[in-house]
Amino acid sequence: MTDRIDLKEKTKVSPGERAPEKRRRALLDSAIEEFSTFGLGGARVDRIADRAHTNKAMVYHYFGSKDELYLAALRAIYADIRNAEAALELDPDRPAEAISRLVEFTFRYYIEHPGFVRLINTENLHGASHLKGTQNMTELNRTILDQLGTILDRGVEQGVFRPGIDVLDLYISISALGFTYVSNRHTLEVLFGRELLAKDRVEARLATIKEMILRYLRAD
Amino acid sequence: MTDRIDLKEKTKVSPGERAPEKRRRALLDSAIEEFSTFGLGGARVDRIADRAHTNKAMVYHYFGSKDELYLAALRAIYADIRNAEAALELDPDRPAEAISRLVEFTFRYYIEHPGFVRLINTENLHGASHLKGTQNMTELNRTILDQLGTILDRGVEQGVFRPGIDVLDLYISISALGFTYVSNRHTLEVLFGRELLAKDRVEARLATIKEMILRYLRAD
Amino acid sequence: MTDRIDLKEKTKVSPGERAPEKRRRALLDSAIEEFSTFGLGGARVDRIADRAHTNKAMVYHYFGSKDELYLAALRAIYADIRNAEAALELDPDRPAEAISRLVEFTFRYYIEHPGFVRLINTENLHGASHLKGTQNMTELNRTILDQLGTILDRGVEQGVFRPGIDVLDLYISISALGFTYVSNRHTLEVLFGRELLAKDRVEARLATIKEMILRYLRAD
Amino acid sequence: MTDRIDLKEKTKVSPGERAPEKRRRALLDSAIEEFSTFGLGGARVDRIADRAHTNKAMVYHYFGSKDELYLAALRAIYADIRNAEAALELDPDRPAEAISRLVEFTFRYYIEHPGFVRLINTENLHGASHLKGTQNMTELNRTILDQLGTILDRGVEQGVFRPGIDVLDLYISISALGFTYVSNRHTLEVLFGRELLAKDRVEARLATIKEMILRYLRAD
DNA sequence: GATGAATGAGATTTCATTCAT
DNA sequence: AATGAATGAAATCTCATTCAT
Repeated sequence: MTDRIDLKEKTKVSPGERAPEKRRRALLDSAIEEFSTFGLGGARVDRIADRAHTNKAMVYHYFGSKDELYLAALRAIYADIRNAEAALELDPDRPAEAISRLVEFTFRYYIEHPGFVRLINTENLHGASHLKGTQNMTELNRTILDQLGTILDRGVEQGVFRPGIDVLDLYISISALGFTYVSNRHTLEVLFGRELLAKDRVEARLATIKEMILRYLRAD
Repeated sequence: MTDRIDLKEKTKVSPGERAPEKRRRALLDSAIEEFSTFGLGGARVDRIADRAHTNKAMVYHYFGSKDELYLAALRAIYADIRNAEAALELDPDRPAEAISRLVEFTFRYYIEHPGFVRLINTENLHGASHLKGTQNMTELNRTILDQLGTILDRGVEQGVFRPGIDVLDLYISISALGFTYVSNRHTLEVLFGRELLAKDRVEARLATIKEMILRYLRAD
Repeated sequence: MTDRIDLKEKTKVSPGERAPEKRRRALLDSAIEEFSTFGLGGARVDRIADRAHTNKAMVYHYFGSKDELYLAALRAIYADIRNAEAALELDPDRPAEAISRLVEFTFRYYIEHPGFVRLINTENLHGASHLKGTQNMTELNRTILDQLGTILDRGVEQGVFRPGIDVLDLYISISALGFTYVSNRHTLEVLFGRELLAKDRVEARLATIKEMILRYLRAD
Repeated sequence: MTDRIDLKEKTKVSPGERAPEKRRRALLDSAIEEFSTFGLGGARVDRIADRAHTNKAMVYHYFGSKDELYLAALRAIYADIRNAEAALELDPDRPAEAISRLVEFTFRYYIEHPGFVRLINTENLHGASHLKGTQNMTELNRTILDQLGTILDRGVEQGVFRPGIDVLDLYISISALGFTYVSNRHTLEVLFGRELLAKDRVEARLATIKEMILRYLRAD
């Protein structure tokens, strides 16, 4: 009945099994995959249920509606990356290394979480209208900018970075150089005939990004 | 019946008017707008027809199916940007200036053609599956890489650029720094509370991109 | 909405009632009626659903598509006649009587099951393309030929039938003499101005068929 | 756009060519083929036009509507068989031979005009409702019954046929034994796994029909 | 909590018919 | 007479959601 296009799944739970929290997370993972692949309008509640080895009614039981499930998925990916960032302990006293580590973390996160990348694209297609209604977003994201600002300041103090760099603008650049590489990789591969996620290609790209960001910051 | 969400339109053609070529283009423009806003699955054939001041049956008359219309829209945006690039006459004998102009063209094109940006995102959500079946894509896109390669070589000869830069990698960087800025601007605005497309912000971002690319290329 | 042309129905099931098996059969009966009246292309899924006191979506829920429903209807009428034939216990030791009973059963079955007759005509319009894909058809229909063959052999042994009769050819004759009478009765009635299904006419026709078949078989 | 399922055609006329009568006949032949294959509801005006190498508007130009075209096709096949029958000159003074020739003519006509057979089936699916509105049908068909009646009478007079045979009933039998063979051949072939229209099979069938009819008539 | 049946609204697509050229 | 564009109505099919068990 429903085409089973993709069967990736993370949280494993058998049909019939009673495991509310696991089932909820399985549905959420399935939803991230589905929404990030087909967009909000193209996503099918049936496929989300199938991929989580359950049925549609469960989606409504746990999440109320397709839209609420979408919002839950969106919140989940931001929560996930925040948790990952929290584990990063960047040392502002070694600014170049800190930048380098942040760049690497960011790039690898995108590579390893294609659902994150695609769901953000999906939300942007909709003008971020769902995210706009969500509380706490600005505050939660200050942290990373604050960290980055501290690193920049210390770098300027140490004479290794030039002054006058806009923190948000820098963060966008760090993100952009990896994000587009992952996000647009399929069209880029067709247009230019090169596979982009081969292991050595990824490492080369990472080197490029690091060099580009650090050269941009470096005091001459 | 159909919610008329957006009524932007380019090619004007009245209902009932016999103007096959104009009507075809009007449908195409409308389709680009629709698919780039709602994605493939979320797009509504009814809205596409309405926006082109005609009816659904014409979509099928000209394009056969929703999917084929989507593919036609995709081809159209690539044809459009290729035409625009062809008008750029970059002088390889002034390599830094040529790079600067290419960077500027690219960034401004994304800003002025949000449908282009969103449609590419949409296609990437689908793993570029539609584009994969399309002929000529690799050849058509060689041009820009060839141009860029010539510029790089000349820059190295003149001693202004360092050697060893990968052309495609550089092109991806040039694209990425502007693409993500436009593509992700809605979520970025929510997350960081800054409007990104205000006029002065755009100019500042352009300056950043130019500087970042040129510092990356510059021979030390 | 839908014109309710005909409301004959066999299996009764109310809207909303949870009765999967009954509903499935109600849809099947309705489909037999509809397809046999309008042909495959002329049949309307809406009318099929209405006649079964449910809605279109159920057709797709149970059968997947209009075509698959058509095939299910086709299988059903063959299953039905096979079941009816199984109840006939023809005694090969009284060959003339056995033939007579088979002729009578066959003719009356056509008269009482006009949907069977029309659906077979419909399928023949399409070159039996749907039936061709169906398994088991040849085996399932061997039974009747085997029975008939045994009767013929016994008749020859007893000296009442002449030898050399082709079993399938005979079966086709038995079928044809009644089938066309029922199947073509409407045009025949217009062309020749006689009502064919009046009670006494049916009995007279049955007598003709019996006589024709038995005279054909009789040893001189 | 329209699937070109079958391209059989009889009257050849190129697109653009101005040949009203030929074009009319080409459309009629195409219509017979189409209606007899798909039924009235399943027939497509587009396909009818395609098969006649012209476009839909011509159908409306010549025939006014799909329904009128159907009726024209129906009239045409009856006119065609009437013309063919007129050429048969049956000699009532040699009654057995006359019957034999009528049987043979009838059977071969069905074999050679499958569109005739199928269109009659189609019209019967609709309860002959179109034919009912048509004038002259009863009179036109008296001829064949009159001829047959004369032959029977002469046969009885000569002592070769038994008396008391109903003329219409006999005609129906003659028709039925061939009609069903042709009409139902596709399902019969699937059900019983024998090809029915192979040349020798046709001759064998013809022999059966002749024998069955003549034995039925023969005075003992 | 869990399941599959049931539903109505609305989606894509088809098609007979008309119209402008 | 001939053509292809244009149209509206209606067809098939899908899908988010609810309900009975």
